[in-house]
Amino acid sequence: MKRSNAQRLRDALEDDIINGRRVPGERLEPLALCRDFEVSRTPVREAIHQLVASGLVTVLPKRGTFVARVGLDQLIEMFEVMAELEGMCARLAARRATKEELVDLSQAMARCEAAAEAGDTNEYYYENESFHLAIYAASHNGFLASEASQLKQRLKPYRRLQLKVRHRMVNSLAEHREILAAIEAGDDVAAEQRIREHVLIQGERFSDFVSSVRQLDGALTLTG
Amino acid sequence: MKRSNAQRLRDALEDDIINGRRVPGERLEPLALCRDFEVSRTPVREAIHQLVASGLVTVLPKRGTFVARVGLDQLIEMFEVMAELEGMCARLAARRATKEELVDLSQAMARCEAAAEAGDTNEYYYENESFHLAIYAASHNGFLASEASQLKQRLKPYRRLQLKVRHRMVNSLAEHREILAAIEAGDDVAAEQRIREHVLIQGERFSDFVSSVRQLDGALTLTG
DNA sequence: GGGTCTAATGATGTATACATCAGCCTCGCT
DNA sequence: AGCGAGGCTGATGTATACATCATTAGACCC
Repeated sequence: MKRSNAQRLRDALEDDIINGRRVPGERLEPLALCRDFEVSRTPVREAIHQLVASGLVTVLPKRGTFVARVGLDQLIEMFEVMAELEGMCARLAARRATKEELVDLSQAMARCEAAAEAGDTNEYYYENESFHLAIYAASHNGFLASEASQLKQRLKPYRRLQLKVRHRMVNSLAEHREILAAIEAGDDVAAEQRIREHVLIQGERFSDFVSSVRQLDGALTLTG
Repeated sequence: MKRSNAQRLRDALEDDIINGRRVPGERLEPLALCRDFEVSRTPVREAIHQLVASGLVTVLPKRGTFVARVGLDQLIEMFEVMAELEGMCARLAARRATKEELVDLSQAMARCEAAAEAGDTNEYYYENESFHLAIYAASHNGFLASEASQLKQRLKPYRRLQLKVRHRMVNSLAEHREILAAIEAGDDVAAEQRIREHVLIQGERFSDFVSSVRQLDGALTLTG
């Protein structure tokens, strides 16, 4: 299927934002996008609307459009919900996962371990992602999986900063092991509890995190 | 603030869908909408895109656009998630609600009782809504509240059928009382448990519900 | 010198024309 | 009569022109 310009534009911008090539607070110039992608305002407009809908972009009426910059309070709220959704995924996965899905999970786990051993942060980031996605899939609730993925996407621009924290990768890995063990044991309560803590640890050590965001905010204030 | 045509159109369609004036599976004719609202294709297109994003409308490429018709399996999945989100709201509300919010809750509760006593299904439906919204608000998590509201909206076309079930209103009211009591007592575990059951009861008595949906599906097959 | 009104600018929403694409129907061939 | 190719039709995406509105900046008045 052929993708429309609006779709390509949306994907490109989304990717830029998620991967930090465009940082929260940055201004998006519709005119510049028209030039760069060699399209008219219509598809640009469309793409931006979609990004607004998914929460990655904010538009201040008559002031301009910007990469969404969520306040710390809202960020905390979002992590709270993320923890709940992931908890639900893990709980259901512990009850419903098939043998095949358990294999997928332990393979994803193994890839995480390999990346951690190699000290490859980016690779770990990627494999960590697929471990979590495997849990979503094992919940046997497609709607939940898609909601969780969407929220995860939305949090990505901020989550990315976290793995840089010292020892986070090693600790994360250990947490993964416990989560996997609980799911394999069919212990839904433990699985939910552990993944919830796994997600919230970021929140509990928010002091580190906050300072990163503040820094980011500071840098942007100069730019914008 | 002045609302754009696209917004008005979106709201009108959303309202139609949510309140059953347009039923799932019904075809939406862009041309007809242009005529009825006396606008060009542009705002219609925009409104439809927004509705697709919110899940109320589906478009089959090159085949037409229709009021979203979610399968029973997906419906069950959505209720599962709804129960989780509402459970989280109640849990947080039990821990965080202010005195004012507790007053709001018991007032909403009183209005529900009045409506139930009067046997006014529509009124009860409306007040039931505001009771749940009050719980969302009391969670002190704006993001969660908005996600929960959004999902509730999306389920409305189907939920509406349920209150018609015999005695559902009376039972619902009793459940509300227990939920409110748990929140007032600050018992987060009980509050979560009770509201979750409250939401899922609809799922557990799905045999009644399913038949309604099947009926609806049947009627639509004739039309579309 | 400061406040306010106004005009310019740019953002936004809308209409319309056009291009392209896919489904579907019809016609023709076998 | 069945099957297939091609054209017709409507759906979709895009470009462009235009209207409108708010913000901003500048000028004028007090």
